[in-house]
Parts: sequence; structure tokens; C-alpha cells
Amino acid sequence: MKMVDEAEVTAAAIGPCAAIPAEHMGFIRETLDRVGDKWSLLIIAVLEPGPLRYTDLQRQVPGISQRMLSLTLRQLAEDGLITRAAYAEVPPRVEYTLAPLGRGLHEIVTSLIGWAADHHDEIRANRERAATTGS
Amino acid sequence: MKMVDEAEVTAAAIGPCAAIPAEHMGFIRETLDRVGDKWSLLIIAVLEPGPLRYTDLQRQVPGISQRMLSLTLRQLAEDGLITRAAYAEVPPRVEYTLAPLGRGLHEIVTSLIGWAADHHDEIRANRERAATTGS
DNA sequence: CTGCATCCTCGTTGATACTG
DNA sequence: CAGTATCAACGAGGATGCAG
Repeated sequence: MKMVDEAEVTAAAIGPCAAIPAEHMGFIRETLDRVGDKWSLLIIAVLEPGPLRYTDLQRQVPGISQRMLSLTLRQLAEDGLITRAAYAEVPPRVEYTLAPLGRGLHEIVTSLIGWAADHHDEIRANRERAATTGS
Repeated sequence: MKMVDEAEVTAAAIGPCAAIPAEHMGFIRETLDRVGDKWSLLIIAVLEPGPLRYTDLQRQVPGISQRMLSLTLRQLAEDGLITRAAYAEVPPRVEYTLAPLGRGLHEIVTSLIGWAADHHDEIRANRERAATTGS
């Protein structure tokens, strides 16, 4: 719960200076660094259909190393975006599930992915045209 | 194709493969690396109210270096997310404007920022609790 | 199977100085 | 004012090996 009233935020946003007041830059960057890193978003995305085990994740996110998988998973769990359920059995089994918080984020992620899917051709074209023009 | 292990079966049972097919991973990552980097999103955000000059951007995005500002600006322009208008006058003047493509992205960005604003306290709390529990 | 520790590489960033 | 060029530093990330 933040103590700032929404109207006040909006008023500040449309104000003369910037869409994002300096006070907000901090946690925006902070949050973005979490979800915007190389793997978090992908993990959240593949976790959406249902719980997955460590090895499954490694298979479904091609290119990720064990190190990064462990690291990202831990971080995501610490942030409460996913939950970790470890079964002390033999063989060991650990399942990762999308927590409600992560699920909320997934909505946004889906939008972003949709946008990427819709416009990546356009972006590509723009980039190549720029490269051609520039050379 | 008959080497179907349990993980594959489980994944298949939940859904076809994943929320994100492997074919999409590429440009998702590609797009995310664009907009998810340290500065692009901030620049897009501050550009939303209207065109800004180089120095204005440097002022409104505190902490950014000239190098990163130039780099990010150029990349954004090449991708067609912003437009660059240079007036060969004296003194030199260059204005950067949010292009339609960038404006579309801004919608998503706004959602993400909203989510960050709504949940950063929660994330913080979760993280600290995890740290406490873990130690 | 799950995951951590170590080492090492390499890309990204920032500081500084310089040009049109 | 609006950049570009060079250098140095930092940190993310990959490979490997080992432990529970």
C-alpha cells in the first residue's frame, strides 16, 4: 500500500515536467531490473500454464544455464512472483508455480509479448532501412 | 519421436508446449532487450508528453551519461520508436519525438509502470521476509 | 534430480576528452 | 548545443565440478 493518492500521481504525471516524476524512477528501474532481465519474463511466461520442475524449466527455456536458472528462480521466489515447493523425497523433486503476484505480472507480460509479436517485423524493417540509409 | 519422457507428457497435458512457442522466444528476447534495457523505457516515458531536445532529455533522465543517451536515442530512432529531427542551424537543435510505434509501446510501458507502482511495496516486503527467513 | 561454488570471459556502462 | 571516441571498470552470464 502506497500512501500516495492516485489522483495526485496522475496530476503529477500530466504535469509540466515529465510523465514519470523522479520519485518514481527508482522503483520503476528496480522492478524493471527484476522482470526485465534476461530470463525472468521467459520463466514467468512458461510457468503460466502450470507448475514445472527444475528440469522442465531448463528444457522449456532453451539457452538458459543451470546457474541462471537457479539464480533467477531464487530471485523470483524471494520476490514472491513464484512459489517453490520442494519434496524431500528420492529422487528429489521441486516444483515451481506462478504465484498470484506473478500471475498479475503475466498479464502485462502477455501484452508486451503481443506487442513484440505484432511489431517485431516493423521494427526489423525500420532497423534495416536505417542501416541502409546510414551506410 | 517416441522418446517421450514424463516431463513432455506433463507439458503436453497442460498445454501444447508452452505459452510461448520456441519460434517466438527469439524476437521476444530481442524486443525485450530493446525496451527492457536500462534507459529505453525511461526515455520513452519522458518523451510521452511531447518532443524534447537532447539536453532536456539529459535533464529529465537523471543519471544517464551522454554516451548512453546518444546510444539509446540512436537505437530507438533506428527501430522507429522515436523520430529524430535535426535543425542545421546555429545553435544546433535536435528534437526527439515519440513515433507512433513508440507510442503504442508506451501503453504497455504504462501498464508495467502501474504494476510496478502497485506492487513494489509487496515485492519489497516479500524480499525482506525471504531474507529474514533465510538467514 | 536439484542446486550451489568457483573461475573466467565478455558485453555493457560510465568518465573523460574531443569535434562539428 | 549535440554529439563521438577512447579507455577502464564492473557485473552479468556461461562452463565446469561438486554436494545434498
